Amino acid sequence: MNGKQIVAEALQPVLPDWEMSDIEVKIERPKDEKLGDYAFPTFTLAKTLRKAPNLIASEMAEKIDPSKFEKVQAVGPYVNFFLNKSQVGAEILKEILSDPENYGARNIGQGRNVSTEYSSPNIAKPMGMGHLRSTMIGESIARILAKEGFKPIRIDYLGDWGTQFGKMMAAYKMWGDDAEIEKDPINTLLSYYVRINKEAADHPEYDDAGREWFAKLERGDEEAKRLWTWFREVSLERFKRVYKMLDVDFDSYTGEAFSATMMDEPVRILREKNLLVKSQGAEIVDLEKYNLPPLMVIKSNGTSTYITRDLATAMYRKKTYDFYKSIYVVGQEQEVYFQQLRACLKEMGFDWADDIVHISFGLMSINGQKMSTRKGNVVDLEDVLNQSVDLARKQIAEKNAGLANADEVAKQVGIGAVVFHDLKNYRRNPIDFNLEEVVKFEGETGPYVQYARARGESLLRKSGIKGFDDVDLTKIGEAEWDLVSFMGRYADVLQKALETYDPSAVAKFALELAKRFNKYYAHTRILVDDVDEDVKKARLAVVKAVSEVIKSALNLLDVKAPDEM
RNA sequence: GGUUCGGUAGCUCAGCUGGAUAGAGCAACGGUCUUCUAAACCGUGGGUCGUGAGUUCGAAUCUCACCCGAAUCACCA
Repeated sequence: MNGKQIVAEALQPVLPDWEMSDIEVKIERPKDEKLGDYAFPTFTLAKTLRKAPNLIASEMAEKIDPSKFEKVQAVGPYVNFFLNKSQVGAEILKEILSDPENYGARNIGQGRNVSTEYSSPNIAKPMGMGHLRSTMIGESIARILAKEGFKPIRIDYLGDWGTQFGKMMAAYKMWGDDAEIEKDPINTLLSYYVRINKEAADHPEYDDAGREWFAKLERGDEEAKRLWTWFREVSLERFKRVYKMLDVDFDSYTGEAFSATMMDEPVRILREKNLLVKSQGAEIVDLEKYNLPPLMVIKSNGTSTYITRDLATAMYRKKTYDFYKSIYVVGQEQEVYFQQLRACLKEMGFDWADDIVHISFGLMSINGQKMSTRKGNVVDLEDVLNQSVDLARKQIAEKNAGLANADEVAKQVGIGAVVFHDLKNYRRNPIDFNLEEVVKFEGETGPYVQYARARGESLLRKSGIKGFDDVDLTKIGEAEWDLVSFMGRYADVLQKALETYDPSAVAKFALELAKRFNKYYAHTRILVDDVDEDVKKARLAVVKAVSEVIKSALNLLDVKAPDEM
């Protein structure tokens, strides 16, 4: 039973006409924790009882059975409840320490599959900082899903098909230099791509050449296929290097090209249901009744579009995974498109279209400018990660020179800083890239959270404590209660993060817990002689619990938790 | 122009299922390492919560209008 339920139960006899759930909804947390753990405002009763809220509150406070609480007190129009700290605190601590891995988990998913598509870079292009958003938001959501009992299927839907590769091939045929490509494949190919896009303004025939090369690829032309395979291989190898740094791994790397082999089925259904309409030489699905723009399925030159492939992909995933939800972590610029996709699937007769969830996020810009591969102003993700790791390494040399596995910890801290920065704010907020902000290790950052925990772990090591089974967990005081009661909110935080697909809720919780712990650490001594032995053990149990909960929260964000740093 | 999402301290943001004096980090200024890791802690200053109406006992939070910004509105994905 959580704190709110205890309070609601105590209020029930005083509010006989109220349902338990209605009481719970009204119970709130005082702004200032000194006012109590929970509060019940009496304004709503004023009208029916025809009495002043202050009076109602004081009368209620007297009638409530105080045995389950430390104190029940009326302050102005509120009835404030102080939970029995030692008893409730001991329960929370016991729950954490007995099974730290699963603390806060509610098994909401019951093993159901959730198809989770994220990251999805385009081959032959570098992974820029912009890709970090989809990658980390997706990975974190997958971890939150798994924590809550779902089975996420991680899919990296590679952008390995489409006119853009026709363009790349056309550029390669004009300016390609194999030796140069061997040296630095992605950047070289990218330079061709940037060039053809720039020059296409004066040479409209370049665009035609690109479309023609893609048409060749779709027809199975040998040379086109050979180039495509080559571009794809060198790209994926490079992507996996970055994924390894981020500790991200996928169940599937099949991309658009794979989906392109399954396009007949959706097209057949569209034709059968008479959904395709000729328009300006192309074939579209009219979505007027959904108040959406039409969806172009076949281009005027007869080639497919990404839409045809997405329809096939959605059907394939339903058939293969029988998903409960199918999630796409894709930027907000595709919001309308996902509405169209859902509407089109519905028109095709698939009721599971409603289970398709587009998790959109704000775009990353640089100096207020849109990041664009075509314009060539991308910040390389791997570069930023490496820079951050270097900075972390320097910090460690300065602050903790003797650290044994300094290199590994530098990676955990440096990359953790970048990842945490990406996840700490609500995903829909746009981000203007700022290197100094991203690699900051002070204040509301990943390293701040890691550091708080590392200090706790240091205490535990020095104490030499082995286990907590024989510790009297009721020996906690006011300062410990602040930490313990806060940790008691973890399950609610996770559930909210799950429901809103919002990793930032977890990041904010981790930050707040770290903040509270750092404060505690600065004000409460533990490993000193004048502390009672039982109290010392209880405090260490709190430290251990904090360490575990922080580790759990960081893990959901795909940020490592080093024991020393 | 239509749709969607935003506008809170100098900057970056939290708070938004209505509730007690609107919070944090950064930046500025000032303190705290002979004692468990100073990547930390403590303090000071800093606000017409975009504007105006409405609903309500009560609005940063809900509704409407307007202003400003971002994204998007068929042959890129």
